[in-house]
Amino acid sequence: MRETDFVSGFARGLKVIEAFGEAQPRLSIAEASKLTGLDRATVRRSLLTLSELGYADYDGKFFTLTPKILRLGHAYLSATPLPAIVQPYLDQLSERAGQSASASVLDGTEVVYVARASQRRVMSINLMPGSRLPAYCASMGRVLLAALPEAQAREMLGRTELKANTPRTKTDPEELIEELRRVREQGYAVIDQELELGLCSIAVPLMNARGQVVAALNIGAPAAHVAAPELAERYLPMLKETQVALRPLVQ
Amino acid sequence: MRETDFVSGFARGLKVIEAFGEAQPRLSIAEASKLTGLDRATVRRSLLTLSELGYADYDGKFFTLTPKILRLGHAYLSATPLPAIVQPYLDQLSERAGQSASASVLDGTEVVYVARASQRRVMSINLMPGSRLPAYCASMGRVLLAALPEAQAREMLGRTELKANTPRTKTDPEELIEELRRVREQGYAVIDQELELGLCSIAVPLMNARGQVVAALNIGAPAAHVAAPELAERYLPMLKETQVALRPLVQ
DNA sequence: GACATTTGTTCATATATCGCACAAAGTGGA
DNA sequence: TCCACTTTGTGCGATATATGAACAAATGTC
Repeated sequence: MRETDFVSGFARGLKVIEAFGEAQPRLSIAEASKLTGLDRATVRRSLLTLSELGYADYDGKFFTLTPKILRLGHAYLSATPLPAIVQPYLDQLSERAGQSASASVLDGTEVVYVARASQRRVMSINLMPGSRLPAYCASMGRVLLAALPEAQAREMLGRTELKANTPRTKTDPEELIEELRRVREQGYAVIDQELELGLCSIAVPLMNARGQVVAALNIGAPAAHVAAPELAERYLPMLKETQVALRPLVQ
Repeated sequence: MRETDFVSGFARGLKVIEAFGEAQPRLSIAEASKLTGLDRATVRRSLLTLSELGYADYDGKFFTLTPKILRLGHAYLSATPLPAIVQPYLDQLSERAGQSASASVLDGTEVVYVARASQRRVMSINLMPGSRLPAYCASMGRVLLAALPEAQAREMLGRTELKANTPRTKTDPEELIEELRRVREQGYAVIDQELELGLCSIAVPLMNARGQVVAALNIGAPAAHVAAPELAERYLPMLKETQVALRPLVQ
């Protein structure tokens, strides 16, 4: 791509949108400038543009995003066939298992939920399409990382802050690489309370007809209800069935 | 705002993202140009920028959005306190009612779901945060339109394509305005299979301490399970309770 | 296979944006 | 109240981008 085929004003604006987040629901011009590393004048123009277009509100001091911004993500969710294709299968899985079932894809070092059928909320965090979890300690993340060439998986882990969310979280890169090998071999990943105490899950890769891994499917359950070692026994057969059924339907 | 405080390259890029959608999951440069009304050269630059930043994939002919684009909507969902505040109340509502409960806000002529606790899927469409429905034929839409000054509500209806999704859909603007008056007076809205046959719902406005309507709450149920006239009797008390409990917590 | 049409790319140039420097307006503490 | 500090607004030259036309490539049609 040539230098002149890049619209830096657009790129800067997207960076400004991403500056908003849990810790930053309202941003002043100076704050947004600090977070993005962009010039104040530039950030100001981007924010005023967002405000003018109705993507943000401005009270003269702080900017906040409006729900109109959801149109951007909605463009993806409704444009991508994957969520619509897997949804009925997730509903069925969730129904049969009596637990939540989800599908996700990898975006950098994070897992992004693209579809979900929830039975009841068992996690303190509320997952929905667009939600993100660190890949290294999520069952779908393990499956998706295992599908990458090892060098690339290693590079992803290198870019991740491997923090121990619970006493059971695996944070040693070598141990994780070893775990990814095991996941690749056995074709599924089990997480035992590595993300949150009391929560276990099992995931399988979702492959297309050419054998490429395009997403991951999982079932999550409260540890009190199903102990981690039982997960495979109870849910792996139905996950495998779904995996096979979806194989000719994706991509 | 001055002319030069508007970054048109950014605005054009956002328009390009929104061009993607259910009917347009993959766009060529020419198609995107037609949909947006922008020059082919401009659209090409925007798309190449998205691709360069990882928000889109390019196979040399078609562009598709990547899940990275969900970061933009996620910036809103995690930045806005409303979804996090109402979620536990929706969970509780859903549990008590044995039905799905949702919260939404108005964006133009559409209702945008910002949080949801689903019991089981009763609609053919799958609703999730970011999902949109036309306001005129949804219970939360009625409640939110009723909260606007009548002139503004009339203007919204004027901008909406009032189509009859089912034989029961109200499509006459005057009849709708009349219905909005009734909703305003009684403090809730009931929809009887106007959006989809077999689906009923009841909604109440969610107000902040100053009495401003900031969102709507609803409970949806299969018509086979709960007839529309019973909705108010069965669910209005718990919706009102939730409305009162949330009032001091929002905004 | 030749023609017409659509699509993608390049280019020159008119136009708009960027980032800097400075001015103005708030903020908070002594 | 004043001063120091932070934040926001603005004018301007340098730089980057949009435009529309021209060309090239691909596609569809007869």
